[in-house]
Amino acid sequence: MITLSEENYLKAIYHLGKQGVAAVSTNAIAEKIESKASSVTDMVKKLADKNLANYVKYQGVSLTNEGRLAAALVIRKHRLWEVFLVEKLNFSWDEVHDVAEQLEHIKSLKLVNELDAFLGFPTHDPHGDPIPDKDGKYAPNKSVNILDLEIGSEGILSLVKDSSDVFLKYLNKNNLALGDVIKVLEFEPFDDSVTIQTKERQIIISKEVAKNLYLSL
Amino acid sequence: MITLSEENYLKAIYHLGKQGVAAVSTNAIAEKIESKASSVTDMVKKLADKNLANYVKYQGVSLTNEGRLAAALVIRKHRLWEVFLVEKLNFSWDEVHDVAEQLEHIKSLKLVNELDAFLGFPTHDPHGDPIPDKDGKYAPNKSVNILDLEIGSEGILSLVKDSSDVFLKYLNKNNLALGDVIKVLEFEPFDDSVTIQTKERQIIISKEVAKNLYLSL
DNA sequence: ATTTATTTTTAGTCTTGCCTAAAAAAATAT
DNA sequence: ATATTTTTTTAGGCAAGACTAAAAATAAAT
Repeated sequence: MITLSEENYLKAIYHLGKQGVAAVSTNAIAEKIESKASSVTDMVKKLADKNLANYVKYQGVSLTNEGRLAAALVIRKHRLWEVFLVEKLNFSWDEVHDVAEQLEHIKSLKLVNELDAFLGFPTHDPHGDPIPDKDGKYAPNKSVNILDLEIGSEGILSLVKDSSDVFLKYLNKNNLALGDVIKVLEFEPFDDSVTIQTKERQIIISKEVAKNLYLSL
Repeated sequence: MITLSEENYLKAIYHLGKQGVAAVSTNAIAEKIESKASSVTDMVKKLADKNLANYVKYQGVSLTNEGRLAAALVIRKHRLWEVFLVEKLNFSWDEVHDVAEQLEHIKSLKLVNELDAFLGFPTHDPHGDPIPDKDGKYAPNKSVNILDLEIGSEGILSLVKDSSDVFLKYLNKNNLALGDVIKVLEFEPFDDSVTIQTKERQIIISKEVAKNLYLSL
């Protein structure tokens, strides 16, 4: 049995490991999970004992296949519940995170899979993140970050990487939503801000904002 | 903040207190919750500190208004989730208990109330138990136990008190479901078994079974 | 009204998951 | 190549929630 706390560690390692890093540092995990490195060391040993992680002292952590699957299942549940909350229960995309964070730990394979079917097998959550299937697999994401585009490129806003309510409320305020057509008009070298054309007007977004917006071309 | 464990104690005390008893014994709670009396004593002190329970050493426990409301909210969530699982996710009534037991602890007022609306404000769960409203209130139950009826009385099966999967599977096997018309044909004095007429045939049910079946007349 | 039996509480431990402070290892700088 | 800084681990503790065994209070029985 994987505990709630263990699931949170698996998720953190999974997300950090995503960036093509071989092994994740205990410090990085501690920061992500808002705890202390010493706590991480303890937990990582438990994960290794349970064959969920590979751990060599002073050399970081990686997930085993079993650990990766467990992490993907938690993420699958999180994202399916987010879809449920938005599509069926009138939550807005900036309200779902905390509740999904609780719901992702409910243990019942039947529940996940029936929920998946009930929602019509969605492929992405309300922020554009892909939903892993039963085997933890999902189609590779082909959207590209605004900062990596050329001036004049146009695409559909299909992924926002930051799901915090502050960021999403900023997008709401500026009338930016998933599915919107966006064109890159100008890059400002001074502060790396970007001028974009949205459906109704031009706006200047900061580098910090741009970093979190991805378009499908 | 009420912890998961505290919620389980509140629920147990609420259910035991229902039988018109003034104060519930620590032993009774321990049995219900499958723990030990000493653990109950500890927890009950915490509940009293938090103003959720009244506790006098050696004299049992009762809920405060605040505790009663908290308990009713947990039960409300439990029963709403059961309805969701059966009506929307193809669970049968003998599969919902364990999952609802987890879902009842999810904290989000918006979630409960939106779920309630999404389900069309159901008044009873799949076993016939009433669903408390936001204020913890529900209509008094008027169904009566089979053992308290006269020979010849007829009614609709509207509540099964035991929600364990073994009992519900017994009912499935004998083709007994909520809403069925049932007539009491005979009481056997030797073992208190009851002969009843169901929609398709006569069956003899034991006292233990009869104790859990309630009819609306 | 005592004795006996039962119930309840207290005292002391254990596990999980977290923490701080100190020690050890690794990485970086001189 | 050695000294310094940073990262990581170890050691020791704390809180929550549970347990066992022993003590205290209450209830039942003679």
